[in-house]
Amino acid sequence: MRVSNLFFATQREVPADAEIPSHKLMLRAGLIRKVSSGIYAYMPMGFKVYKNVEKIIREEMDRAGAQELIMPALLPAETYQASGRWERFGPEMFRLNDRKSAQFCLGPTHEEPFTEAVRDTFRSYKNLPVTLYQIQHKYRDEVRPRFGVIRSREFVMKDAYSFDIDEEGLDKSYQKMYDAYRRIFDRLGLDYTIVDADTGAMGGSGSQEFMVKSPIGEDAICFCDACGYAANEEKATCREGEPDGSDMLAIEKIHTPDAKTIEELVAFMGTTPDKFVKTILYNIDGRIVAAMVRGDRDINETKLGNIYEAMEMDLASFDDVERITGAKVGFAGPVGLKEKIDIVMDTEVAGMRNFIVGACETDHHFKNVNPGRDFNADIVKDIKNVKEGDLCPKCGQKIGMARGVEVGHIFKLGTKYSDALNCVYLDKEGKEHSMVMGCYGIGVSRTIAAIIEQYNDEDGIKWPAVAAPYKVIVIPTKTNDEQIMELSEKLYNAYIDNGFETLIDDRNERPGVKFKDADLLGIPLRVTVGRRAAEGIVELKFRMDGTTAEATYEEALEAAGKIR
RNA sequence: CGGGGUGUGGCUCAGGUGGUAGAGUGCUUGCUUCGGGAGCAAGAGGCCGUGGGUUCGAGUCCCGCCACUCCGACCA
Repeated sequence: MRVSNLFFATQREVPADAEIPSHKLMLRAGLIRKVSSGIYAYMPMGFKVYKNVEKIIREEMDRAGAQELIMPALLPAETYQASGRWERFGPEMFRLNDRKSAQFCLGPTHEEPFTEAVRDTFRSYKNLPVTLYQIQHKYRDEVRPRFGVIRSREFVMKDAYSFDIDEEGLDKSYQKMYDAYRRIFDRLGLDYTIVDADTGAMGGSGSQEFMVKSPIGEDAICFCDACGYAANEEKATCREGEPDGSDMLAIEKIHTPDAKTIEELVAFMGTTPDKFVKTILYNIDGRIVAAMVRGDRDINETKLGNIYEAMEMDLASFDDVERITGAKVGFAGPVGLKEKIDIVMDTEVAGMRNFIVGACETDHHFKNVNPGRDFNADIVKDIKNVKEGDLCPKCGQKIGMARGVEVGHIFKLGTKYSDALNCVYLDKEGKEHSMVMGCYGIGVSRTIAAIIEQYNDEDGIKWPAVAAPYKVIVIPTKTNDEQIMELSEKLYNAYIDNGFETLIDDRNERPGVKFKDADLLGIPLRVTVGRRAAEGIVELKFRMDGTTAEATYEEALEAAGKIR
């Protein structure tokens, strides 16, 4: 491709609404164009990258035996009604009506149509297993689109669904996808971590996320360098200290005027947060529940929600809190609750002695409270978030915390959707069973951004060769010099003949302009034809590591094979 | 959902107290330059987000709406 004909424009100025490197660079390099909040167009350069990433995903999915198809993005309400997700998705689903005012949506994810397709096509155990996938746009009306293509309302996703006769089969299908995902992200040059993820209240026997560690990541991940344990924050657990064996002291009510928060109490009482236990009231599908964790910890709402298979949960309203505790917000505790509600106590709290809790009386707390003696928990379970400094549940070493961008997610679904949509097969005995499903997603657009997050410097993007829109750019320093142009054209054609997608910057621009654009665009190999063109010598520059070298025509051609 | 900010040439932004709009960058043309976003000169390019209101007169003041964007979302 001749740069003089290329539909692109780089920008020198950093766009006003971009915050993170990948977003800024994608806009500056002209890869994408914002059409609306969270909605982007891919311009030719960006689309090239998109297709490269897509190609790798496609190759590995095909290699793993998955079959590609394409579902409509526009789907009728009925498709999501049987599974209950028409309601559950809520405002995140883009909805619209047709001329007859029938309801439709733009698919946010496609478990339902795939399940229906398999249900209506296959009926026998002999047909299974089967794994299907598509690469398609997904639509989610995000509360807050952010970070360019990382969290957008329309995005490209590869989604795959496996159908097996039993759990054992699912394990195999899942493993195949796991392996395929590793190959995909390895080939893309991404430095990623695979973390255990929560499967949610609705069952499912396992789930893992592929995370690219990055400070801009929206997910928190916990990992142990010593033994390899890694989990996202929702799922992560930690080793707890030994139970406190001290004697129980006499419970005592203390006056704590205006000390509602842990910080205020710590200041008021001159002690440390871990001597407190906080009691938080939640509204879980209309039921009020008290959750207790140590004062220096946060409640893990995913873990708490899972106990009750919560569909919707939120903190209880102030009114509910006041009614149930009989006190203003800030003084809730397990002792003296005015109404009988479930008390869910974190396992760690069970081992504590003589702690401080709210007294269910405005401006008062109890000290020397002990579970079993002063109150009884209905449920004792791990409902806390892991925090910096906690110990690995597997090996006891210190857990590290990091931020990550979720680029892939694999999930053992079980029979949730096949049950709901009656996707069944007949076994050898002619007995009916629900198919056992798995689902597997890769955020294609997000992956592109993650690559840039990982590979960039102050001059621009540094594409790994597999993702690069063009592998080589030939830059003649003067377009009116016959020798330079002749050698440039010869090289350009030779690269193309050798199968390398190549640009020739034939614009009548100063060399500096061309260099800047080549750097910004991140083309892996730059071949400058200039000063020594008469001798047949050109200059190579590798974008990834910045190294340069003089080269003969043959050496220059060979170099293209070396870029990675 | 709550709060804040911003909407002015393609892009980044200026435009006290009201008087029909400017810079930089980009674009076009010419001359000079020519290995890291050159210099000079001449140009093209704007219903100042939108609808009302106040006024002789509104980019500017007032009200509504829309869009974009950032922060927060109750940890008792």
